[in-house]
Amino acid sequence: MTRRSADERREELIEAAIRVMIRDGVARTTTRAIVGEAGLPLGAFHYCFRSKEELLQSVIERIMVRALGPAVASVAEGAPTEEVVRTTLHAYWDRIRQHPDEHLLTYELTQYALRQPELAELARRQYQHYLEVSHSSLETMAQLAGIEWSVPLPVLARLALGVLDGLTLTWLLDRDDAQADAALEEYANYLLSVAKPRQH
Amino acid sequence: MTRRSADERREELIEAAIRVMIRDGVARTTTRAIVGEAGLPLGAFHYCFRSKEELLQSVIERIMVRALGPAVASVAEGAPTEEVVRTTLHAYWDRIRQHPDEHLLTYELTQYALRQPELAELARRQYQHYLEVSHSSLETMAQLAGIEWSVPLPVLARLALGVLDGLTLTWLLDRDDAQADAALEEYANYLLSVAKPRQH
DNA sequence: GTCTATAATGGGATAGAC
DNA sequence: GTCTATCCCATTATAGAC
Repeated sequence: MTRRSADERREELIEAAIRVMIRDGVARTTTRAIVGEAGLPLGAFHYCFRSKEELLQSVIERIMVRALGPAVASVAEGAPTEEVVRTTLHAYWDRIRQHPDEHLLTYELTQYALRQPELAELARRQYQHYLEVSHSSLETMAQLAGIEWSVPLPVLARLALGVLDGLTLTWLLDRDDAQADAALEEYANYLLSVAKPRQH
Repeated sequence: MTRRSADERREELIEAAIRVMIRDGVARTTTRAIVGEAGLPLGAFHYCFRSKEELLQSVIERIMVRALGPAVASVAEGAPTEEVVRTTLHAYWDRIRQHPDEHLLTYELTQYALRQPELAELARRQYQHYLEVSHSSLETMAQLAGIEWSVPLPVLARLALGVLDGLTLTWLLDRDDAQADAALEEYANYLLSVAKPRQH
């Protein structure tokens, strides 16, 4: 029996849509392509989703959450600041390197969402969320290394998000591993330069 | 006489297409919308351009070149490093703030170009060009301030492009001027920290 | 060269049999 | 609930009158 519940079908269609988007781009992700990828008849689409837009909303929510996940690496408390910073940055970068197409899709979906009045707010909230993750990631680093940042956290968090986002975008275009590593290393040096011993 | 040459019509259609893309997004920029914006009949399109794709190529080339322009501000040679750095960064940032929608379109078009096999290479070359501009901008700053950078220029250039690109993208989403300025200011501090007196 | 009318395609959505 | 067949629309592109 290959009978699936409506919820399972929704799930299948969301994942199929993501695969098609990664492979062919958002513009070419038609309802026909999605159901084809999922091995379902075209009619199945519209008793799982009211419209294509409703599916896209689900896709955007899922892919944007997935783009972050556990961003902080496991480092022992009390480790040297240098190790904490480098390990955290490399953990982020490994995720990018392992799923480049998925991250490219993240940018594409952000652009797409901004153009849909009903989805624009979702895109903005997502970047707000990214800022919060950046913020808490820096806090975790400070705690693990037993330091504090000499730059206000909101400013440092925004700069961090910008650096990582920008380096990611450039790397997605030229895939220059050596240069990306070198730039990330230099950013690590900067972070170390604004780490100060904690005040008691 | 409102007679125009074919070249002038091409020009009008390119500019009309850019206006529509800024207003409605790339996906909604149909040939009908473009000729409508230009005040031309639909038929005019296809004796100015072989296809929609050909127009898009022209649009991408133009908008990407326009996104840069004179990136370096006019600063007197021998000015203090701090002034050179801050003036240059503010010149860049003013451009963003004055034409936010155009810059958002730049990101959208980069994504679009990457999905078109014939345009993907154009997108990559453009980021290569951005890296070169970043490189030469840093060189100009060093010369004006009479310093040299203690970080290898290719690394510094990639980091600079990343920072500016990333901060731009975040600001385009949340339009938080104060936070963007603060982050840019902190990046200026970083640049000053890697500026060293020139060796003779 | 210029424009109108129309072709040809592919899309989202739905009707209705099972 | 499930799927087939179909509708209806918007799109790019072209044919052909002027």
